[in-house]
Amino acid sequence: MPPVASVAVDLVVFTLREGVLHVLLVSRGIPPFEGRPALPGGFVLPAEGLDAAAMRELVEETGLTDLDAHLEQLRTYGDPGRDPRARVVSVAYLALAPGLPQPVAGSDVAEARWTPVERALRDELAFDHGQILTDGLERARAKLEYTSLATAFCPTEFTVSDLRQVYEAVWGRSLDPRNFHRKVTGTPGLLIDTGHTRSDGPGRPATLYRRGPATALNPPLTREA
Amino acid sequence: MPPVASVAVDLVVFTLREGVLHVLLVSRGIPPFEGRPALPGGFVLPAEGLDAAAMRELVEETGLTDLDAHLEQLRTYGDPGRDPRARVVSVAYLALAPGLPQPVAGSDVAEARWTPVERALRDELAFDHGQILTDGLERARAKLEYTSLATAFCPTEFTVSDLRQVYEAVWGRSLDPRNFHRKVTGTPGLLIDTGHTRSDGPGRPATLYRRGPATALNPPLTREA
DNA sequence: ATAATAGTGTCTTTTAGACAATATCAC
DNA sequence: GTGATATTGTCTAAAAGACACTATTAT
Repeated sequence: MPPVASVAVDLVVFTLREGVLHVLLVSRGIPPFEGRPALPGGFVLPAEGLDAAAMRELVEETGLTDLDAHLEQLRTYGDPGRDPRARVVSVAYLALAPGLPQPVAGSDVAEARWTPVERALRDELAFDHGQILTDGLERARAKLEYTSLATAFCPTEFTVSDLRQVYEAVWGRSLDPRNFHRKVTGTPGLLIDTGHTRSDGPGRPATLYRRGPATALNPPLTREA
Repeated sequence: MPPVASVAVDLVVFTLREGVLHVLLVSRGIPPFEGRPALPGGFVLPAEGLDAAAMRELVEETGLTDLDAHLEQLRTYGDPGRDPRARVVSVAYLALAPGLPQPVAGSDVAEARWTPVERALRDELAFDHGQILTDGLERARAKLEYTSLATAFCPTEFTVSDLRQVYEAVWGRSLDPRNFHRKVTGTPGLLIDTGHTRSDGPGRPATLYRRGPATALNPPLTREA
């Protein structure tokens, strides 16, 4: 008989709030790690696929649907002893969502809250969730370089400036607005001009774009230079 | 009580044999999918970590140790019904190894064999192993672009030409030997000159290199252009 | 000598990055 | 107008890709 384990999904959900990268954390109500912040997650149901379980947890915790958010598998964590109660193998997912007005609107998990990533990294998270968060952040940072993933942080219509602020928040550095504009508008299929503009305070109104079909950035944007 | 599942590891082991990319396959001796080719793998033991289980399977199937081969987690597959017998969640690993003279030297799994990837992709593999192989191949192809991963296919000492043939086999296209040489020898920390040379047939002897500490290729090599 | 492979140098094109200049708004 | 943001254009440096040329071997 093959050995068995419980299988869980844990979610690293990132969003931007006022230009700062936030991650969704819950507070554990029961031991172990009672009262400590943790990533949202839960067990996979017997007849449920992994992606479906992650999507279900995302909806339960944030109210977002798969139409709004990007969701991808991150990595699986299964060290014996990562959960002191039993052998639990956790499949971690990375989710990116546009800024949400309420922390968690009308959910039964009332203690879910958006936390600045900077602070979450310093906190002692439950289980190995600190490692999972670190891995998720690195994945997000890396994929901004060569994919259109940054648009997942934006609502349906957004400006080039919005998109640039995503990069600046996730990478923690500033980018030249002029070169960035030239780069993203020059990538075929990345942005679709809606014809509308948006005016925020002073300054020339910005063109509003929608996500285009392109998923790859080639050549990539680079973070270190 | 949380639901339970069996947890397995499956391995996508790539190597180069006479300039052709091969993957390690075994033949299933029992139903389901009896007689069909499958990726090597097995169940994770109760007190064993996922990486440790993958390493153990790699040693059992190939005789390679972690000193010889590169091993990294690929992705986890857990659709209900992927194994008709029971709920099995499989954590797939990608392994890259230098060319091995014997298919599997002195293993108890005598039916393991190297198969050209081109053919393995056409064969009907057991379970969802066709998808796992496709994902592993794409991961390997992608990581050659921006990491030093190609050196994992090479023995301790190798020439620039050896390294270029890795790229050509994995990407399925030819690269300009002169530009490739300039690129890899110009990347600091990628290659360490051993001082020796190697002469294969006619032509100027090639300098032998060892892997250097650099793991990133920046800027990357590109496959499509 | 000839063929073959290794390695260097040169040229053109593309792109990044710095930054000047222009456009269009709020005030 | 003044200040702010958006967008376009210009210049320079770095790198890719094409490819001539030199170096060193087997035969």
